[in-house]
Parts: sequence; C-alpha cells; structure tokens
Amino acid sequence: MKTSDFTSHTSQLVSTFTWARPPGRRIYTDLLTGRISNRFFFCCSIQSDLMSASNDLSSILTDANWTMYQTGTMEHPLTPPVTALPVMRDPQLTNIQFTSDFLVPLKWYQLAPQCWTKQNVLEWISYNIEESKFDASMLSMASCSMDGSILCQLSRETLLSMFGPLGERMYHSLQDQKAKSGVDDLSTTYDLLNNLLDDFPEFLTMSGGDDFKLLSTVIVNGEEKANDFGISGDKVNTGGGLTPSSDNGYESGSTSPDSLDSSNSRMLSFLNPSSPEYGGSDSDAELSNLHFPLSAKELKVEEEEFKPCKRSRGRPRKLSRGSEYFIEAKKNKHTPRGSHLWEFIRDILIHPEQNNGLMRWEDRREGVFKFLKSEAVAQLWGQRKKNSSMTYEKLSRAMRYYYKREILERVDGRRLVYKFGKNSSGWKLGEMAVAM
DNA sequence: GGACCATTTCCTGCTT
DNA sequence: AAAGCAGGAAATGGTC
Repeated sequence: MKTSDFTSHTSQLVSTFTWARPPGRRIYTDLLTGRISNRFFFCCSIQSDLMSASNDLSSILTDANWTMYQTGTMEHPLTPPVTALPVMRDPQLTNIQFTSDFLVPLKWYQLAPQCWTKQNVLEWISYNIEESKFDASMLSMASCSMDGSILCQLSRETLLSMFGPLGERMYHSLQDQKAKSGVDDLSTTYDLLNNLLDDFPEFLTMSGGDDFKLLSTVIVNGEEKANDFGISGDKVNTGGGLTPSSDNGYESGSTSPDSLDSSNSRMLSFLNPSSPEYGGSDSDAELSNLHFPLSAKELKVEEEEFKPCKRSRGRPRKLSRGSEYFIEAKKNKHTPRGSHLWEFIRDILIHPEQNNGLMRWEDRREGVFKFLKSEAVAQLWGQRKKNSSMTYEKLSRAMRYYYKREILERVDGRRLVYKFGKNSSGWKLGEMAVAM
C-alpha cells in the first residue's frame, strides 16, 4: 500500500477508531434543546455520527431510511452475508478491512458487539427492524445513541424494556453476535494501528485541525492500553491518567456524538463521574427521554420541521416516563457535593499531566488561567453534569456568576482568560502542598 | 413543600 | 463574520 493510498483513505481508518469530530454539533444541540424535532434528529444524529466517521455522508442514513421505507423484498443493504463472517476468520483484522487499496470500515456483523460504533449499533437495529417488520415508533431514542460497549452492558431485561416487542429478538441477536466473535478484536486492532503508524508516520501529522483525533487509549478486555504514538497536545494525549474501566470490562465512554473525545474523557477520568474516582456513571440521560414517535413514513424530513421551535428558558426536565429503566442501569447516585464548576476547573488546572491541553496557567501565582480548548472543557463539564448539550457559552455564563461571589475575578481584554478570586481555594501552590 | 443555591438556558447587545 | 464577553431573566435540580 502506498502512502498516498493511505492518506486518501485516512478518514475511513479514523472512522473505526475515532469519533471526535463534531460536525453535527449544532444540529444535535438544537435537537436536545428542542429547536429541531426528534424526527429530524434521527436522521441528523445518524448523519452526524457518520460525518465523523467517513466521507460518505449518506450510506447509513440511506440504510436507515431504506429500512423504514422498504416494503419490498430487496435484500437489505445491512443484511449480513449468508457466508461465514469474513473478518473473524482473520484475527489480524478488526474494525478495518483491507481491500486491494483501501481501508474499509467494517459492518456490524463483522465485528464483536463490544467493538461496535454507534453507527454499527444503528445498523444492527436497522437490520433487525427490517427483518422483523418492527414498528420503529416503539423504539426509544436511547437505543439509537449508544455504542457497542454500552449495548453490551445492558441486561436482557433492559433490552426487553428498551426494544419492547423486539427485545427478545434483539437480545438473542446480540448474544449470537457475541458468540460469533470470540476474538480479541481490540487488542489486535491496537497492535495493528501501532504497526500502521510505524509504517506511516505522516499520518500523525496529517490529522491536524479538528477533523479528528486518535484514541489515546484502547480498551482491551477491560483494560485500557495507553496510546504510545508519541503525539501530544491537540492530537493525542500520551497516556497519562489511565483508569480501569467498568466491572464488566467495557468502558461506557462518552455517549454524545458531539461531545469530547472519549479519550479525553478517560484522560480526565479523575474528573469524570463515570470513572471509579467518582463512583457515578456517565450517561446521556437526556437522550433516553427522547422517544421519537416516528413511523417509517414519518421519517421524511419535511421542510417546516427544520424551522427552529422556540423552547422555554432554563434547564430542560431530565427524565420522562418510560426511560427509567435505561437510566437505572446507567445512573447510580446524584452528583456528589462539592463538585462545583470552579472546583472542576481548578482540578483540571492542578493536574497538568492529565488535563490534556484543555487549559493552562497564565500566571500560576496570581491564579490566572486560560481555556485552550473551551468547547472540550464544556463538553467535559457536560459529561460531569450528565448534560450532553453543554457549551462553552453556557459554561462561561456560569463562570461570570462567580465574579459577583469573588470566586473569580475579571481579566479584562483577554479572551478565555479568568482569574481565581479570593473566595476560591485549593489552587495555590502552598495550599496544595499542605493538602498533600 | 418551600426556600435557597448553583447552575442552565436563552437572549440582546457589545467587543475583539 | 465569528467567537467571545457581559449580564438580565427565567427556569431547573438538588439540598436543607
């Protein structure tokens, strides 16, 4: 394979390892905040995920719509081949498949469920819906917003609850797929990527910008492996802050398609409620609220549905009836006390080895600091608060409230720069030394 | 159940 | 033009 070939298909490789690109952020956020109908969201969320994964923006959407609309007898595009799983025969290949020239993202039936991306999960759902002629209106939004690692954590009862009449089928389908894939996929994928990067060092430099990010850690049979690709800063963290994943061996990771790179979440697990350090679990609780009452025909996105609808001010209600089950599985306790925004910010700053370039001190002695990745910090804060629609704009409003309480002081004329005030604590070097 | 706190969300206007 | 800042207003979730 030539380097140029590799370059031209980078996004396809990346699609199997990353998801950090947020092209659908606005649409996604607008949906969560009620500006766009759920029906539109269904399409957008799929597209959003796909944009992050591939240059082909339409295939999964096409598949989903195909499923919803199709009444004939054509073969479904997501239908697994009748033949044996092609990829599982080759333990060297996991989320990517080599053809003569390219790297091609694999389908759900070619992967262990634990390795499924959100797209793969959607494909799997789509396939089963089609096979069973299931009415999609029964489906919970929660089922459309998780990746395989989360899916695999769900109990049979949760699946039954989530998929209703289709639950039994989905459960068995999942079990079948698990049984078919006894390969240590991620482990080999990790090694494979390492080898690829050895062979193609250019890859490290062509991933600049915000287009995508490599995973900095990979979970292998319940253990994360640090990325040792030697990249730092915006692209990849070099591996500090590893945390064990959840008990069953699968890390739930971030659940928002537009949110912070899950690697960042792990890097900052000390700040993350899903990490053992916090004892809670991260989830997109709001998503499970969003039952999309769509039938197949209703999936057509009508123009008027794009019009933003005005929503009420303030924080939207979190839970609705019917979603408790999924939330139950994800959420343990309420937010621990003492986890205020300014403390969250402080904790990022005082763990420089783990803050992954999110923020930095401008003047440590004076308590002046700067956001380097404002949206990423906001996303992380959103994860902490189980709020997938958090933005820097909102976070900064909360920050500005601290001026009055003198927890923060204004720093005029400098963007993204704040200063701790006299009512903040725990950031001064002296204080920290005492604390230790 | 209500008061209160700490945000969250939306908004308009302004500045960089 | 886009992003960020400022701050009012209204709303929520959690705690007491």
